[in-house]
Amino acid sequence: MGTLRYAILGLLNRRDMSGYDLTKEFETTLAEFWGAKHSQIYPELKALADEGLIAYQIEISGTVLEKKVYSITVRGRTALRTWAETQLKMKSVPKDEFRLQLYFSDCIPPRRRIALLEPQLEQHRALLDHLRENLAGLGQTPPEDEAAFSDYLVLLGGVMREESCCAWLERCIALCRERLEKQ
Amino acid sequence: MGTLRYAILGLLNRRDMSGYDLTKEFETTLAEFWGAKHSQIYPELKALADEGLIAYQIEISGTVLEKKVYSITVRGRTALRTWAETQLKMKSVPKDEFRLQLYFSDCIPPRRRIALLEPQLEQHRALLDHLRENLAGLGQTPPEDEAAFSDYLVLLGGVMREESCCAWLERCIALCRERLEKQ
DNA sequence: TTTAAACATGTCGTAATTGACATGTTTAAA
DNA sequence: TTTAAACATGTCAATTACGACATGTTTAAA
Repeated sequence: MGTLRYAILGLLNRRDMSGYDLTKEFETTLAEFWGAKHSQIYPELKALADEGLIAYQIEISGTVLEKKVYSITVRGRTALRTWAETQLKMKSVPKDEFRLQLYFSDCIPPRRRIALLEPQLEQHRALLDHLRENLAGLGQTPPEDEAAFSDYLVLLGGVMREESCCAWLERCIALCRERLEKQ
Repeated sequence: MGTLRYAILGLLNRRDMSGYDLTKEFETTLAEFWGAKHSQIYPELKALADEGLIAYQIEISGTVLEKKVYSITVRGRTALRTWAETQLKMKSVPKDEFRLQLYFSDCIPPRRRIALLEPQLEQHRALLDHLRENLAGLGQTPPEDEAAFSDYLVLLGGVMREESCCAWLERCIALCRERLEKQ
């Protein structure tokens, strides 16, 4: 689908940024639902610039270090809006290696299943805490501002997803323990 | 990571299957958390056989149609168990194009945001119904059998995830409507 | 002043995955 | 008997993505 380009266009639609800045955004703000390494971002920026969807100016940091500051063009904005209004099919495969592992965990001793579940729960709890902090940072009511409101909705989704995931893992652990005690 | 091979080994550990059967499994049972097309499965089967982790026998359907029925070998079982006991890092990026779209939905009119949310909710509700049926099919209490118990845990996770997702989408729609009315 | 972390931009080989191409058989219904 | 759906196995080109390689500057702390 070429989703990466729209992620970049979306970010540049909010503010001008360098490839380095974009990389940071993918590592922090977007990390929750999209990811890209700089090795993927730089070539995509080049392609986008070649197609005229973005443009850049060179800025000098210090005395010599060149920094390319990208901005979205009018054509870029049109492309972004077109994508943003497209009905997306729910991706049927949100690949989840842990669920796959749990699915086949019948081939390991029951105790080890618990040993797999517990660190997963810890990881998801840590993520949940982090997302809750971010959400709290946005205020207690949905923001008025359009961009902040979008952020709020997505963050809310992250919190709810992780709450549900933690609840599931806790339930799994409880069920596994009951089962162990019964036998 | 080469996860596909373990998905195949896991399936063959339950029963002998042809490439075609495996493809069907990926489309049905595993569809919830993993996916693979036949164009990926057939080459992987060849590699797995070359490495001695699986073996196959040729069966004839009808008069001429050759069918390769694969079975897991002792070495395959060892490889599967090793993977099945490995602590997995939570994949930090469960890529979700819809959340990305919603995140950047500040560039479209508020009404269209609702128009994006509603079909998503429909799709997730349909999936939830489907998963609930599957879960009901497994009985009302966690199964005794090891394999069925694993299936149960994963299915439970699918139902909880989709419940949470639907609740989120409903909340988003409600918040968007409130916002529209206020302005 | 040195030195480590952050800033900054790129390329390259490889692996994973998809969709299209390619071909043919068997089964069950019309 | 025809015909459509399901059975059955493969290849190939293109895309997406990652980790490693490669290089150098700037900033702030020790």
